[in-house]
Amino acid sequence: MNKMSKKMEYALMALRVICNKPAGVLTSAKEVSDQMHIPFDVTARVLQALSSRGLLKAEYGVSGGYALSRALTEISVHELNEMLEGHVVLTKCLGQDEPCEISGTCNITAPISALNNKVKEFYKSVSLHEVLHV
Amino acid sequence: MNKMSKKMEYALMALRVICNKPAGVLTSAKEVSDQMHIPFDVTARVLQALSSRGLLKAEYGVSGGYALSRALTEISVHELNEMLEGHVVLTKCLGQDEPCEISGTCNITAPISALNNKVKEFYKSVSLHEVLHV
DNA sequence: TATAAATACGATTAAAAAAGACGTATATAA
DNA sequence: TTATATACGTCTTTTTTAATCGTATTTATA
Repeated sequence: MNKMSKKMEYALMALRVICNKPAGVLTSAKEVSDQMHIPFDVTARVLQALSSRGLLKAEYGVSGGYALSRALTEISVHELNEMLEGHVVLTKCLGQDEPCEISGTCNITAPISALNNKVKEFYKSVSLHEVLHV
Repeated sequence: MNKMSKKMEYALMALRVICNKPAGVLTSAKEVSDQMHIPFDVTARVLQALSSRGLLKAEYGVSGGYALSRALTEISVHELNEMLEGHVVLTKCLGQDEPCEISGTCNITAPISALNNKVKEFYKSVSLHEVLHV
């Protein structure tokens, strides 16, 4: 329970690099991977994902890169997480359409669902601005 | 980020079976694995762990089994998690004594540590009684 | 207009973690 | 004495995560 993915770590690193620059100045994936000593490929994938989800805007070509397109005060940890990992749930069964094999006898369906909501609300309550500006 | 282990699921199932019985009545690992349709071996390991950590008391031999030895109102999700998985942290680096390879250039050391504390406090604030009695 | 440096993304491989299975020892009620 | 429990070390399998490879596209600039 409760472990952050590398993608999430890399995203936070990249966002910190990006948001420490003057507005409008671009940051490339290579810049991030070099400065942070993390793999270029994975860094690039993460930034692409954040770009496709609208958190960053990308510019192609030489001297291209990424910049923020939304305010970090308005993005929650939960939202960032879903940008990188898709629908995030506490257990596998919560993410599936069909009930799991033991759903007939499962005695924690309701508890798990309620806890899942609590956790989600918690992560929704924490903004990236709050996380990155400690 | 944020996925519950099977051990945790099985523990919650077992606790619900156990706490639905009159105080003092024992529940065996086999009973739980049969009723819940979950693997016996893993169930047994989970119950052994909870027993060794003092949440359950075990009785050996025929007609042996487990019973609660602490009130669920006083155990948090965080505590149960640590009983099953050991020290629980958001990132690998937080759990190690030596700093990781990139700690010299890492720009999210403080943010990750602060977020980790928040998450821990959250999970400490949710009791097993609250979870299992929705 | 050719080139170098950037984003974009599908597919594959490698590594790590989680889950499960097996074997054996010990305790105890009947 | 036997059947049914807990206890626990080791191993294998499965699943998930992380990383890599290859190729296409865009664009500033020399």
